[in-house]
Amino acid sequence: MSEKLIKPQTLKGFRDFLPSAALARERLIDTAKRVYRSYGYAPIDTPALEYTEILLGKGGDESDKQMFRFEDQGGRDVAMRFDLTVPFARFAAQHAQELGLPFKRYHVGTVWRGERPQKGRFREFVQCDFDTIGTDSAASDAETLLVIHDLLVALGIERFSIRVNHRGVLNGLLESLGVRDKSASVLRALDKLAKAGREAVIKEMVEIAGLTSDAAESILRFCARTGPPGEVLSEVATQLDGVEISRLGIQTLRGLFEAADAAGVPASRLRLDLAIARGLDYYTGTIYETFLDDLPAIGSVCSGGRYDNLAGLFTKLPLPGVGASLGVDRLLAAMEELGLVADGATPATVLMTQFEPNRLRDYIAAAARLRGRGIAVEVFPEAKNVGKQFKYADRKGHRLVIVAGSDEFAARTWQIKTLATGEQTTVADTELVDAVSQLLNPG
RNA sequence: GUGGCAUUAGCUCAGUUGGUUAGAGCGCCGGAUUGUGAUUCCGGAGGUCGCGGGUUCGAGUCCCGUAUGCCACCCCA
Repeated sequence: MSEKLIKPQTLKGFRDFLPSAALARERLIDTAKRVYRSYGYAPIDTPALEYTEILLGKGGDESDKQMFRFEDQGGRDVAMRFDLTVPFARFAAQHAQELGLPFKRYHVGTVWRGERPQKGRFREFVQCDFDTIGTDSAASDAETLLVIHDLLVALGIERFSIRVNHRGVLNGLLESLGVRDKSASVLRALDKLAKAGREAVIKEMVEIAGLTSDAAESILRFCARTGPPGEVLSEVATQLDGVEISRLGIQTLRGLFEAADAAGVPASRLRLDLAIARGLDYYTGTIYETFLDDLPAIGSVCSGGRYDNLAGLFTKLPLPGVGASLGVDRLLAAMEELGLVADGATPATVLMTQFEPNRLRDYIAAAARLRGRGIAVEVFPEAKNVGKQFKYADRKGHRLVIVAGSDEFAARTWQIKTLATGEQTTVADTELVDAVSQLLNPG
């Protein structure tokens, strides 16, 4: 065999997951699912591939450019989904009759964007979305906020900030200044406030968006307001008194803060930020972005908003929606950077060593008894010397190692060693399951 | 899509103005130790210096291209 080896490699922005990373990712997803289900969101799934016309033009020019798109074997123009929200709008439009409204779903799925990779930014990544469709009630906007909060807490993240805003408020402001038509470019400039600073934003608004510097100044004065959300909202309400489209936004935002208060969300984790504007083109109302206080540079790990017209592209039924998306891979990258990801390359907590090959059936039987109690046990496949088997367990991250040789079999006992402490005990065969379970969950 | 930095063993990195057989730590494998890991001691394997071209008597080192990673834009989970 002298054929040239194929270089094992993955595509730019696409990654392999070794067990420790894959385990961490699965734990994260399981936790997210548990939180979603606790609010009544039901799971759904949709195809990775859609007709291009379903996806094209929904997220904006940028999404269109980043789409993986090709012709399938039947000559159909198809594309890989770049998020889970647009496919969901299609799904809801297609199945609204069977679902009943309002409808709440969660969806864990891989999405693809052909953009330049960076830390926490990949071409293939997993999102965990949850959305409510078929109601425009502000209660759903508020619930979305509560879910984001519970989600991060459940994932063990303590220090984070959810920033909220409402497009209606911004658009009302622009309308009052008579520059509503420049909305897209103005909001894009505004969104850079935190990063680029006040001067740069004003410059961009004037030079690129074509505002007068007076208009740019007053937008910044408006959006740079800080203080207790209630007070800021009152000031905003006064300033935009006659502007109809802002009224609902202000009211919805008030509802958000009231709900957060009622649910016991610490005020420190929630911020009204009148400068955040982004999100994909389809957002029409509330906007949410979540940043880790210890690693804000990685970007938002959970974003979303209200999109009242998206499904209208697929059906005449009114299907307003609101929801958000957890960026599983980005959050994982951040947690890895912050040292919050436990290593360990096995889901098993116990290693059953194989010492006497002719006793294999005893090892298997004991392992089966442990599994019957819900304990994950791995039986070592070879009767190698025990030192090797201990080393294997140490490396993989098993917590307990069980050993039995001729002495133990003669006495009908097992040796159980706790790797972390080095403590070892001998238990009777009849006590094995209780003893292991006790060692794994003391108290 | 634009610009910048980087790429040497599985991982993190040394490598002199271009000069013989490219090094370390960690990890991995084996042994001391067919009844005990993580600690100790000994030994071993593992590198077309990302890939392709060029300059040169000679390239890990200089030049060009390309791939990948990272950073700043853009945008976003």
